[in-house]
Amino acid sequence: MTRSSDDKSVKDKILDAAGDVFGRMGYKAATIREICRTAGVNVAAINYHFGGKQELYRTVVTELVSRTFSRYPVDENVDNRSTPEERLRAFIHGALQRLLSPDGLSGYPGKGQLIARELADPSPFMDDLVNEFIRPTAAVLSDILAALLGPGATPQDIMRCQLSIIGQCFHYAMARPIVSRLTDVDYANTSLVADLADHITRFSLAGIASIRGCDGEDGTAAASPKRGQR
Amino acid sequence: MTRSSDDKSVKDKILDAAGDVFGRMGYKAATIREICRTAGVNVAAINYHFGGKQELYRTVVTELVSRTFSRYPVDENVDNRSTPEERLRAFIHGALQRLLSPDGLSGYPGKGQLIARELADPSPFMDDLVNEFIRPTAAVLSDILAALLGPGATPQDIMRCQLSIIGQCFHYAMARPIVSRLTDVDYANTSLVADLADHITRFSLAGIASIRGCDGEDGTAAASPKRGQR
DNA sequence: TTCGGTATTAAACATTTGTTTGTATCGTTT
DNA sequence: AAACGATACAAACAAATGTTTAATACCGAA
Repeated sequence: MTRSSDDKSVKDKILDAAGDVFGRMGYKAATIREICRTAGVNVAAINYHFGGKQELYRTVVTELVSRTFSRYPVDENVDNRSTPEERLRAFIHGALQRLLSPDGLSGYPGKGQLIARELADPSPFMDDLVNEFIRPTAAVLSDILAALLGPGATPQDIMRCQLSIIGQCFHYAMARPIVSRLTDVDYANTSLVADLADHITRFSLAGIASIRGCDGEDGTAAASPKRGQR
Repeated sequence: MTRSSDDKSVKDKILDAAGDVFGRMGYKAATIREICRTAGVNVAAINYHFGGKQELYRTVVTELVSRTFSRYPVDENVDNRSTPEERLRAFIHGALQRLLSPDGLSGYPGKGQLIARELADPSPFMDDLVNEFIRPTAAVLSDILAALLGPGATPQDIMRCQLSIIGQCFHYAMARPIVSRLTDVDYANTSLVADLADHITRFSLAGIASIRGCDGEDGTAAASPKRGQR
């Protein structure tokens, strides 16, 4: 809205501007003067309200992740009677929403890069966020995959399928600048998330079935977890 | 052949140290004083030999990418009579070698992060590297996928499968710090690349077959596990 | 040796950066 | 109205950073 500089508290104005500037420039290259100029506040305001640049950055990232996960919870649209296939689709859809939605981790222009940078080069406090948000999320996917892969699957099979799926989802968010140069993915398309969720789900379900079938498919019906041709 | 820092030219010592420091800290946070201290040379040496911090960085990244692609060429182990399946496997194996091998983009500790950072937040000169190295590589994969998906595939199908495959490969390199916290992937394992190439190839071939087997229009249909693999 | 260009160095320079300081302003309470 | 605490601001500060400078060391060629 146009009167954003009047009806918001200084703290919120700083947080908005910081999300934008940190996202576009990265932690080190972003200067508090640029943030304050964007927010229309005095340079001293950051130290007054947040205690310093570092704390401001931590607040921005933490709030962004926290808000995104509360807006798109991991267990949304999933109940216990859902099939593993349905649960996988819901998981992938949720992950893409968190990563790509304008009110998710890719909110402002550049905010997607903020998270991409954190994944490639985590700040010290990322350990907390990993434990609070990412680890439980990974556990959910792990459960779904255990169901899909069946009892013969090794932990390594589960882990690799996990990374195959997460990798597909993250790729759109993390390598966005490069992807944009190579293909004509329209990140602004509102149905992108749903379309991608469909594609990744279909692609991955077949991939999972292939991994599952790779142990005992070649002749012997016994589901002994013997290593396939690795 | 002493390993001492005397038998290398100052220029090479700077390049080595810069790859290390840039990789660990990122462009902005890395200081030329730190690089020069690591290399054991004077601070003015960088400006004398390279013209400035920016040019040094460009040289480091360009040489790293260039050397990696010449060590692991995209068309290695591929001849025209190979099946698309074999060519896909060779492509994936090559991509993983470039991304994960110690003499590839993940050479020094932190050099993987250097490339990960460039993908998330490219420097201006990345356009040149994209055109010279990444675009041709993507074209090769695109050809393979066109063959695997058959004549009925839309460009969008090809693009999405492309991103699904590249995403799996990149994920190990880009999100390495986070992956390491979540799972026990042993990045030092020498057979990691071959094992991963097997997994991703199997996973993706099934995924491609599934996309091929489904009707042309993707639509917004929910996860109907089109079992048409084959 | 002397010469001439290259390479290396210590010191200095001009900015930029995060942070601090002292003061002014506003709203509420006494 | 006076007092007070919270907030906002301009200015100043100290540390750092990339770059430049001027002097010196090196080394093969005449």
